Amino acid sequence: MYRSHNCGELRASHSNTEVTLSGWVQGIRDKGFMIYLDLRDRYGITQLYFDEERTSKDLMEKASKLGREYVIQVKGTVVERASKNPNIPTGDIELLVSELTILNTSLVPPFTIEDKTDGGDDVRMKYRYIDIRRNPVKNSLILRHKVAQAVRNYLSNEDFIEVETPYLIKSTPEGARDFVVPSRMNEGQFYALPQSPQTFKQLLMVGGMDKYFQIVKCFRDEDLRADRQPEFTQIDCEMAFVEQEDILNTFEGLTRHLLKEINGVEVEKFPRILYDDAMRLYGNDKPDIRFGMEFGELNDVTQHKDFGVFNSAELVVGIAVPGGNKFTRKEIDNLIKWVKRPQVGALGMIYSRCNDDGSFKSSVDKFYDQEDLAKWAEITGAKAGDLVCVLSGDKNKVRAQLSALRMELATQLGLRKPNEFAPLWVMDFPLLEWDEDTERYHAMHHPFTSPKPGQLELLDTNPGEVKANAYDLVLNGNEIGGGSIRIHDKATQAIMLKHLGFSEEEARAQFGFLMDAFEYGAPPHGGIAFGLDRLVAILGGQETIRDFIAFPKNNSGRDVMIDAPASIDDEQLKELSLKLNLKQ
RNA sequence: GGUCUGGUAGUUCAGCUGGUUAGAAUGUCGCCCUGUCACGGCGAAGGUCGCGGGUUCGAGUCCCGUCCAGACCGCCA
Repeated sequence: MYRSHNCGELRASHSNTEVTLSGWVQGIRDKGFMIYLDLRDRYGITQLYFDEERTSKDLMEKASKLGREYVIQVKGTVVERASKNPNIPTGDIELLVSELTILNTSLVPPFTIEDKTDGGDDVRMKYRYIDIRRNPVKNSLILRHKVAQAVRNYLSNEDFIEVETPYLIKSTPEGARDFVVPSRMNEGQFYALPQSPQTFKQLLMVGGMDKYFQIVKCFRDEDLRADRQPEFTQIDCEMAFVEQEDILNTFEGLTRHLLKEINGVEVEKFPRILYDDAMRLYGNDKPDIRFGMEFGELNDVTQHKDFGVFNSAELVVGIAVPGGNKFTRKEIDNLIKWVKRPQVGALGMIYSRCNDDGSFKSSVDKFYDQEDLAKWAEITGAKAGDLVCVLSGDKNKVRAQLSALRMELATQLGLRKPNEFAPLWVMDFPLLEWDEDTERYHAMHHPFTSPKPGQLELLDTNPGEVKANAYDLVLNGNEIGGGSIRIHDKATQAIMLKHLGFSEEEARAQFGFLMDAFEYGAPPHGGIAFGLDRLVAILGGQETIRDFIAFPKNNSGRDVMIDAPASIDDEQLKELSLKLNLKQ
């Protein structure tokens, strides 16, 4: 028996009992006559105590030679401390050690195992197994477990069945790049790893599985971000015999349950906003609504004067920055510099200060009088003490730019509070999106999304205007879930694929199995998928998902711990009938 | 594919307009310390300044290239 108790559970009530503990040496305070040692495991820290009066000379010697992160087992007596530590749960007691076994030694770790470690991301990733011993990472993984557990409980109680779907599937042309796996037994052919179990869950609906969910790995070979990994986990869900409203209600229920269970937060009915309105008011299809700062469109009150920049713009749009009038000239210049960065791409920024006495001072006073500026303030909702920031240009671009500025300002002003939760449904996404590169439309959500009733005809005349039965769940400015009502009849699916540029043969080759299934009694169905990594991170008050994944990849998709990806040897290539054709 | 920021001791960082022997904190090691818990005190060791080239009497510092890391844009149905 390695332990009778863990390192987080002993209390004063255990005094004078003999116990055995095992764990890692967190730190040693060697005072010469006595030695204090913090023993750590997943559950906490217990102080071990050795002193010259009661501890044998050999044992003192042995204890003083221990190093950080040694794995040890100790036997001893629980005693109440002479000086207690109110900061830790086990602070009332310590263990007077009588036996010490070194289970394993350790090199000096490259960074400290503390909540605020001195280690940078690089080292921490390389020694992830050490990093996991730290509270923030450990607790993030525990939080993830709790969320997954709560999801399984909630959905199981709602009669959902968790079904596994295959990882070795077929590559499809739509969507993200696939990770591809060569098949040894089928020379020259490849599996692809699923970007999501989309078609399989639809086939489960045809199979009568009615309510399905799965917590499942998905794979996309695209460039990474702080909130994007090449392999990530979805809570994938699908229901048959449902309309959009049924799905929204079911998964609003799930999300509300999680917020309550995990964060103790009660949320009102989730607001809903149309995609077009989200773009107009926030310039963004995943608006953070924890703070106001809604867009005010200013064309009508800016294009009547001689200011050419505004007059030639498709859209002039501004936001009110709360308390922004306190910004110095230099701070505003920095904002202007910020929006001109290539990543944002604005050509400039016009501003108007809203003074406390009700007057305005703008960077374009030459062109606009107080009356004009008062209208800007009114339309953007600016009050005395605020700052109105105005961008202009091409509608889509300027919205994206102002949205970036809005988020940056909110971050700077501390308006994005991690313990505040503002969920939001964004509805009625466009069905199709124009792709500049390939010069054709592609599905904004995916090719199986159904158009709004009665809009099928619009596909021929004005495809960009067709709206879909598609919805996203947004939490604090992050898309945490998205789904749609699917097409469930062969004819409509064929029309969709035709508009996406598939010939009949291509459609047959790629999606024949689905079209076939639709001919054998496919029920109306729809669903949603949540990004578990992102969801957990946000519930944990973070926007970087890496700490919520036990073994994440870095920015370039590398696992720096195991050093993957890596070359394989010629023998393996030969077996797979593969030949490399490397650049340069 | 692009933009920006960074790479100096085990670790986190400082190092100005180029100028003696590249510093601090922390960690490590040694000695001391009878109630510590971020223990304390004294001392010591620890550096190809990412790599390659260039400018210069002289480069951690300036220039060019390159590699690596992070954030973002493109991309991510």
